[in-house]
Amino acid sequence: MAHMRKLPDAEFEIMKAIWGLTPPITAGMLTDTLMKESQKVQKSQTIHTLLNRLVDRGFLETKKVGKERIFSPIIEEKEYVQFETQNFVKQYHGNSCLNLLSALYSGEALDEKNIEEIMHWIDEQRAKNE
Amino acid sequence: MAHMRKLPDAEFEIMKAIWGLTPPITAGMLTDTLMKESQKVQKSQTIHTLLNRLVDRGFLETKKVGKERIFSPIIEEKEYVQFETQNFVKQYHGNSCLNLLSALYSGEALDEKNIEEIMHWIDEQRAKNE
DNA sequence: ACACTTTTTCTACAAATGTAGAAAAGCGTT
DNA sequence: AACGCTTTTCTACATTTGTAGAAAAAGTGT
Repeated sequence: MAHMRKLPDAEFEIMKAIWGLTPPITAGMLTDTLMKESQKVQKSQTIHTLLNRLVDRGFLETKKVGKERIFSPIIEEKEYVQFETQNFVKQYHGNSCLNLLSALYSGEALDEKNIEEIMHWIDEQRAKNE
Repeated sequence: MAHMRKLPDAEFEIMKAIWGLTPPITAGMLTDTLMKESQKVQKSQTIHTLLNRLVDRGFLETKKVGKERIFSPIIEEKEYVQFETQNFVKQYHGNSCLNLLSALYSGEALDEKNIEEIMHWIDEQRAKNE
């Protein structure tokens, strides 16, 4: 992917739904999923428009099978979310992890469970660093 | 602030510059700062448009002093960045801090310095917790 | 072959965003 | 008062985004 660009929210919603489904994925499946998951009821034409834009943008591949279209992701969730996250932390926190964390939990303390999780993660990081 | 909305990137750039300057802040100062800091050379009219939009949006206050306008932030950096960060982590990481961290450093390990920072922060959190 | 249904494609349009030309207004000089 | 310079205001416009009507295309049952 030469130039990945931030997805507009509506397109990102579609991608999230796609990443959550198992192929082969049709527009119909997406319509159903989106109707349920996110209330924002959308007209099926809207979803098609978004899907087409995602194809143009290089996020999806599509091929026609009979009456229907099958979509599959070219960009994987992990890849995209990582891209956006790194972007975000650079833009909003000058790449400082500490900065990020304190904005996230400013004021309120984390509960023990969360702390455990993070500690565990840090141990793993440490391990890599041996 | 009833309904804070995400700022478009161009407006956020302006806000960042404003937050970094000491009042009283004029459009001229901003133009200079932006010319230097972020290369993206902008025409002064562009900056004015953005400033006006920020006033409309309730992020800035302005009053005229002689020929010039003085701007001052209504929303503070900390407040806004916190808002956006919490938003982001919800939208992209289902509110999971762990998820966030692993996207951020996926693959590469953190260096010791970073780990120290985080550990220290966690200790603080722990302290708050009882 | 025809009517009916589902799915897709084409077209449109308002709102938001990024950018800036042109015109006006406010001062300092002469 | 007239001129020039700086800063502001007004106006405009191309793109991008969100949303969807209307029309076309492709199956299905009869």
